[in-house]
Amino acid sequence: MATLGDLERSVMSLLWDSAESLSANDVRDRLDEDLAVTTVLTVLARLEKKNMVTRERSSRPHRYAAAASREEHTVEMLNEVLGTASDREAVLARFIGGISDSEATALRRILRSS
Amino acid sequence: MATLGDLERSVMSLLWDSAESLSANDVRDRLDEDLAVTTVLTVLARLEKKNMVTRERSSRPHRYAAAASREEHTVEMLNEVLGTASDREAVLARFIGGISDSEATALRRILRSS
DNA sequence: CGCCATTACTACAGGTTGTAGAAATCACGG
DNA sequence: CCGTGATTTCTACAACCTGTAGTAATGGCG
Repeated sequence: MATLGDLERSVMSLLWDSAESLSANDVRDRLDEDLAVTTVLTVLARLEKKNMVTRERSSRPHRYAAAASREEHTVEMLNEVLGTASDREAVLARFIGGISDSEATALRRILRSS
Repeated sequence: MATLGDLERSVMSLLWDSAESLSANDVRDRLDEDLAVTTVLTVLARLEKKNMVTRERSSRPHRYAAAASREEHTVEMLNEVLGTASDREAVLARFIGGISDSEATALRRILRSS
């Protein structure tokens, strides 16, 4: 999976948090930093190439949206990190050992129903 | 956490799989690609700077070892990905939903005893 | 058809990674 | 104590990635 830069991550964050697709100008307006629209367009084009965002080319100001939800993306990342590790179970054990009580409780419930 | 390149990852893999610490020449000999020792030394120095490996400067061929086990490192990565996500539980739920039966069984056991 | 908004193309600086030569350093055998 | 081979450090560079944006092209509305 492609690794994102800071600005790319910020843009993804906006897209993830937005209910609707956004134009380049929308994105620029919502960013903290005051950037040129062309900068935002470049970043969006790169994210599109990385299959992180989809673009509506039909409407005139093209509209961009995250290809996957933030949650889906995070899960993909987790699976990528875990990958085909030979010791998946050992890793999971340690990982689970470090989560909070409430999360552990939630996991127990999930595992019970599956 | 620092992101690794392909060669860096290969070197880490060797160090993780090796019981003892390795010299630069050891590493070079175990790599598939036929590289100059200086290349390996450069990579090892970079990994050291990234706190991924430790170096014994006392012995003459310096000896290098992974700073953390592969398992520890993977767990760190998982935690980094999960990070401070606002929806940690939702992500965990989905993630857990995708693991194998045997892994789920192992997790149930782990969660019961914790 | 002309103009303004939008998009595409091009550019560049700074950082990272793979790669390695040249120079410095170290230690052993004579 | 010194040379010589092994080892390490320094320096370099190309290729790529990311942030940043200007300039050129394009599209559609009035």
